[in-house]
Amino acid sequence: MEKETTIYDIARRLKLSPATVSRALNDHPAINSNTKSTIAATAKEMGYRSNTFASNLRRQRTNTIGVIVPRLDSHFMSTVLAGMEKVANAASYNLIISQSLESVRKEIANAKTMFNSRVDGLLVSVAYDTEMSEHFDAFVNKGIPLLFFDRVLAHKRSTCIVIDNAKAGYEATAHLIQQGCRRVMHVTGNLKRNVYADRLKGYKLALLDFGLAYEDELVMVTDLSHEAGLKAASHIQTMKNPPDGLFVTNDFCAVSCMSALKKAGLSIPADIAVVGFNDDPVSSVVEPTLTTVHYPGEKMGEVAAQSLINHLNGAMDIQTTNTIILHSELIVRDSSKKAV
Amino acid sequence: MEKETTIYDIARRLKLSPATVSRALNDHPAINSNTKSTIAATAKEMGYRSNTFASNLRRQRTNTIGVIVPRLDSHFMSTVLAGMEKVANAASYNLIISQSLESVRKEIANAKTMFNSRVDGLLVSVAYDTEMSEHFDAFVNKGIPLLFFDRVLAHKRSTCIVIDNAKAGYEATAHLIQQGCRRVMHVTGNLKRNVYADRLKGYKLALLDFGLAYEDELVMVTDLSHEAGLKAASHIQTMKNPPDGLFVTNDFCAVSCMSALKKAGLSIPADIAVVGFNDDPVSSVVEPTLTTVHYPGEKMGEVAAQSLINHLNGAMDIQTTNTIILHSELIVRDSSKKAV
DNA sequence: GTGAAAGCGCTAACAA
DNA sequence: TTGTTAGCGCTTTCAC
Repeated sequence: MEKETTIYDIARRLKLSPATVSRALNDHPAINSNTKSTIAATAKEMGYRSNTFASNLRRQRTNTIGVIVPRLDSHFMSTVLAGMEKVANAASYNLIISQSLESVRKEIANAKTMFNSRVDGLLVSVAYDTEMSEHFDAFVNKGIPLLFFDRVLAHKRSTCIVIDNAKAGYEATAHLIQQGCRRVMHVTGNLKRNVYADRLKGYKLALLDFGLAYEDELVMVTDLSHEAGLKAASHIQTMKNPPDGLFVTNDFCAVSCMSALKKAGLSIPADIAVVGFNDDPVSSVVEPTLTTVHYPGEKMGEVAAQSLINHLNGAMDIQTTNTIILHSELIVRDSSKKAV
Repeated sequence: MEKETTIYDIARRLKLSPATVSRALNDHPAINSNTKSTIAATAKEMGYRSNTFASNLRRQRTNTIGVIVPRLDSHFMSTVLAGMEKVANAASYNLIISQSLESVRKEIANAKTMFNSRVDGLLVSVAYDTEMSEHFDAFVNKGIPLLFFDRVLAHKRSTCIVIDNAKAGYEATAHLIQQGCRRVMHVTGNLKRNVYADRLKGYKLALLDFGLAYEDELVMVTDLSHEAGLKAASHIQTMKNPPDGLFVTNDFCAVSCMSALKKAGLSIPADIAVVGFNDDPVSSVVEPTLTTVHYPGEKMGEVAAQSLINHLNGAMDIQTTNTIILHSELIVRDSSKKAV
């Protein structure tokens, strides 16, 4: 690797000071525009590239945002990341992305790396089994803004970006009831996660509002995997008093459950109406098409990144905002259209 | 933001020199192990964190890998990234990820950012319309390893990680013919991209081998979007001599085409057998389930990242390897099972 | 086994 | 409008 050109090289060549070169390169208003263009030209000619590390070291700022997510390979998460990347890139921030693979242990390691990488801010959606949040204390203590999105930590004072999961859960359940369902089953995930706990709340509330009894038997806590969907389906078939409505808090799980039920001879929605969650592309492709809750992933990514950047630029105080709730929406498709 | 602890603070507290502290923290063999543990303890107590920028500046290395992809929000790409992240993280490399959103212009900007961020190496899958590669010359000139994956640039001397797209295209087409199809239509993407060009080659070769004539009318170049699928479907219905086999080089596009055809009253696979590409989750969920080519995304990500890292660590010379071909596989499902 | 000192490349306060 | 200067925090050569 040959020697890098520095602003000193340019300065020497042009008989200017390094400071002037630095200013010109950063488009400082006080620099003569002729000087600027000469410098720009020479820089280009000499193959100069700015050294971010020197600059970061000097400015005590990294222009880097850390992102920790449970998994990279879900449709929802990739839309979120796409949104973040768009905003970050436009504001000339870099994104360092890592996945916890749903394990706290890895989440802790990732947080540490982010901390040492001196990210200017951190965007987090926590793992399936994260309970405490000490691994984020270092950020809070140093005044590094921390923003949770989607799967947020309840006892943290930091800003959260979420949808109204309780409302979404309510709407999904109410919709099923309005379609004529009298026994609505709910398949959900780890109730320590706000997203699942809140949806369950909404589910319960809807039952209550419509005068249906809540039964423990009708709530299944699973890991929302493909297998969980199959298990739910076979469980349903063993029930003496099976449900006529099913609200699964994840489209993929709903789909695998649905196909297992269909294979078992049940007709959807006639025998059992189904609602999923997330509006994953599969939901509009399965048969019957799956009623689901549209989750504004890209928007969430954009808002999260933008809020953090605004905070970093002093344009907004994130700490006072505390919670941003995005709009979600029930998308009614064929899997739940019982009534006409 | 309060003052950061530096090795000077630790040195002062312990009445040692910064050099010793630095060495101890980096586990230098020449340092007394007692000194080491004292230093480690004090560092922890004082909330020390190493300053990567100072270190990078000094060592002229960043431990960062840049990744440029067309889009983040496809299933395929997110599995690739997941694979890369896993490997990079294990080797304590950071990933800086950016998306070109299928535009060369943004790809060029991203490459520039990566270059200025001094990534140790770059992993790239090019945009839909990228034609030249000058924006990567800077990397080549500086000896920064550059590795293309999936959508690679033909005229570049750099290493490529791909699947055998021609073979995959051949197999997909041959399979349709073996199922009894006599007129196989092919819906593909921009033929400047190796992936689509190669699959087309395979398609042509299969026709040849099975004694079928190639017809321009049977090849549609599209952007492989949802709309493209619909357009293909309606085009098929206007043909005097419609195809009885359809090979679409993208699952999503195939699925939307398939449902449009179904809606138009065609039966699949009886009237027209369909094969997709990528093995996206939708393909096993649609009805009929979609025959497709399994694309080893995660594996590709792992191999790409690992090759680059090995090269950076001197464990392997990437430049001599040149092309790594991963295994892909035709997954036969219901959409193409004509014969019994 | 430890220390002194120089410098990586940049920016910004201050000066001119 | 431009220059001088002093670090940012770390690593590493050379010395002891």
